[in-house]
Amino acid sequence: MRSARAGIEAGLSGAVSALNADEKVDLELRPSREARFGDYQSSVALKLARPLRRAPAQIAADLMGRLDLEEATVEAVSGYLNFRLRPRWLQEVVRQAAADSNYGSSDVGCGQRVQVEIGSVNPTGPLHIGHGRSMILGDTIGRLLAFTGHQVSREYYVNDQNKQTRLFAASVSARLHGQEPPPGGYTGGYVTELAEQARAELPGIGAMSEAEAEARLRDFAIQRMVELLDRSVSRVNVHYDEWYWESELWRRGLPQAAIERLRAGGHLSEREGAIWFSPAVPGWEEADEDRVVIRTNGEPTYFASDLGYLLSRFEDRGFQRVVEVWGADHHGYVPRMKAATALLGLDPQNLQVVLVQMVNLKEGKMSKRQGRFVTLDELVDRVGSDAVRYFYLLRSADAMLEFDLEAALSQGNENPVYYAQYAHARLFNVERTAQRTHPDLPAEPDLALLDKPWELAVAKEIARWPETVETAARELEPHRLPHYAQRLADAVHGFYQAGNELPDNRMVVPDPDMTRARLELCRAARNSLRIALDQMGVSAPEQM
RNA sequence: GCCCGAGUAGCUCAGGGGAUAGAGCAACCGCCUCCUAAGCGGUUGGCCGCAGGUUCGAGUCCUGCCUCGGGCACCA
Repeated sequence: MRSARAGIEAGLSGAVSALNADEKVDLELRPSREARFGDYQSSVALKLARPLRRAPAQIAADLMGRLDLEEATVEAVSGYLNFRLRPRWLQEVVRQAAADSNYGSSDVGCGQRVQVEIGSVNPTGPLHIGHGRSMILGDTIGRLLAFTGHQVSREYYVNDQNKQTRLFAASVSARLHGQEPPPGGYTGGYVTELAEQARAELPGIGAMSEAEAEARLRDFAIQRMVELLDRSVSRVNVHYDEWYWESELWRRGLPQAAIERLRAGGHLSEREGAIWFSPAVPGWEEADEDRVVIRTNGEPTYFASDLGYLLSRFEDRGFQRVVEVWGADHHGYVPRMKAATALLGLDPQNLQVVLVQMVNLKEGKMSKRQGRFVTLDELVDRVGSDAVRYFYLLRSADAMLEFDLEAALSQGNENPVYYAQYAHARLFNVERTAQRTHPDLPAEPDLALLDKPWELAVAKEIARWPETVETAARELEPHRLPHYAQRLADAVHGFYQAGNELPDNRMVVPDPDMTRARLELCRAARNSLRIALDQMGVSAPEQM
C-alpha cells in the first residue's frame, strides 16, 4: 500500500500533465498547516498561472475536476487545492498498521549496498558526549536506510597507523617503564591501567627491544580501546557490523594503489621532499590547497590511508554508496575527500558526508560545559540510554545541541522521552484491560465505527508514518523521528483523554463491537509508535 | 583573512518558495468516585539578527553586514 502522500502525488501529477503545462513543475504538495485546509495542500495552481496564462482559481478548479483519488477528497479554495483523507482509506491504513510489524518499511532503497561509517575517532581515549552524538545519529541513519530497503553495513574505521595512535602507544610504553608520557602524549589514568594490563598479558614485553615492544603495545592498546569503545556504544544501542583496521588497508596495498592512480593522473607532485596531492578539479574548487600525502620522512599521512579507504569501500568491497558521519570540526576535509573521490575515478555523489555539530551540557540553570570534557559513559550513567538517544536525535545534525541534564533527568512534563513512551505504555495497558474485560471479542473489527475526530486524528498520524520514514531516510534527517513520535503521542493522549471526559468514549466500553474497533486503532497506533521508537533505538515500555 | 554551521516566543528548538509563523518547556487558569494525571484543555507570549535584492508571493532563495560556535597541519 502506498503512502497517502505518494497516492495524492501520483494523482495530482497526472492531472497537471493533462493540462499541457510545458515545463515540469513542482507539485508543491505539503501537509496542511491548518486543519481547515485539509490534510495536504498544494499551491501548484498558483505556480501554473503564469505558464498557462490562466487565473489560479480557474486552474485549481480544473485540476479538482480531474482528480478522483481513493486516498482523499479534493477541494479548490482560492487557488489552493486542499486534500482531505477519506475515512475509508484511513480505515484501511489502520487495518494495515495494526497487522504489519514492519509498518512503514519499504523497498525504495532497492537493496543498494550502503556503508554508514560512524565515529571513527582515534581509539586513544574514552568517547565524549560529542562523539556520542555522531554515533547515535549515524546508527539511526543506518536503521532508517535498512528500514527503507537498503543493505546497510555500519562500520568503524580503526586508525592504528597514524601519528596519534603511535603517540598513544608511546605513552602506554612510557608508563610501562615507569616514565612520564612524551610531550603532548596521553596522560589519563586509563593509559597507566593499559600499561599494567600489558605487563600482565604480554609476557616479556618489558624486556623487548623498544621498536618491537612499541609495535606489540600499539596493537594491544588499540585493541583494548576498541573493546572499551564497543562497550560504551553498546550501552546506547549502537552496534557495528564491521571494525575495519587502517593497517588492513596497507596490507591489501590499497593506499599504494590509490597513490599510483593519482600519480598516473598527474595529481601528485614532489616538493620540499614530500609528496603532495593537488585537488584541482572542476566542481570542487574549494579544495584548492595542496596536501601532503607522503611526509618528508617517507611516512604516509592519514590522507594516504583515506585514499586507500575510498578504494576499499567503493571498489574492493563494492559499496554503492558511503555515508560518513563526522563531527562538524572536520568540515574542511569534505571538499578534499570529494575531490579525491572524483580524481580516483569514482563518483563523488556516492560519498555523502553528514556533519554533526557539537554538544554542550547544560547543568542546572547556569553552567554550561563543553561536551569534549564529559564522557559518553558518564552521561549514560546519569540519564540512561533512552534519554540520551532521544535528546540527541531531537535536534537536526547542523544545530548545536544543548543537552539539558535537568530535563533529561526529570520524570515530569519537561522530559519528552517519557511523553512518547507513556503513550505506548497506555495503549498497551488498554489492550491488556480489553483482554481481561472482553475475552470474546469479534475476530474482525468494523473500522467504520471509528468516526470521532480524535479517532481520525490518530489514524491520520498513523498514515503519516511511511512518508516520515521515507523523508527522514532520503534526507538523512533522523530528527524527524522524535518529532513524529511527539505528534503521534499527542494524538494518542487525545484519544485516551476523550474517554476520561466521557466514559462512552473510552477505548474499552461495554459494546464489544465498538471496543473491537477502537482496539484495532490502539494496536495500529501502538505498532507505529513502537516502530518509531525502535528506529530511534529507544525502548517502548509496556508499563511505566 | 578564508571556509562551514547557527541566529525564529522568556528557554530549547521545528519549519521541503505559498493561506493568519508552530511545538515542547517555563508562567498563569482549569480538569482524576481513575481503560495509567509521566495525561488533557485554555490563556499569555514574535521588527523570524540587520539592510538590500529576486519573485505574483521570502522565516525559506541571492548579496552585504552583525553576533555566536567550529575549522583553516608533513594532527585526525
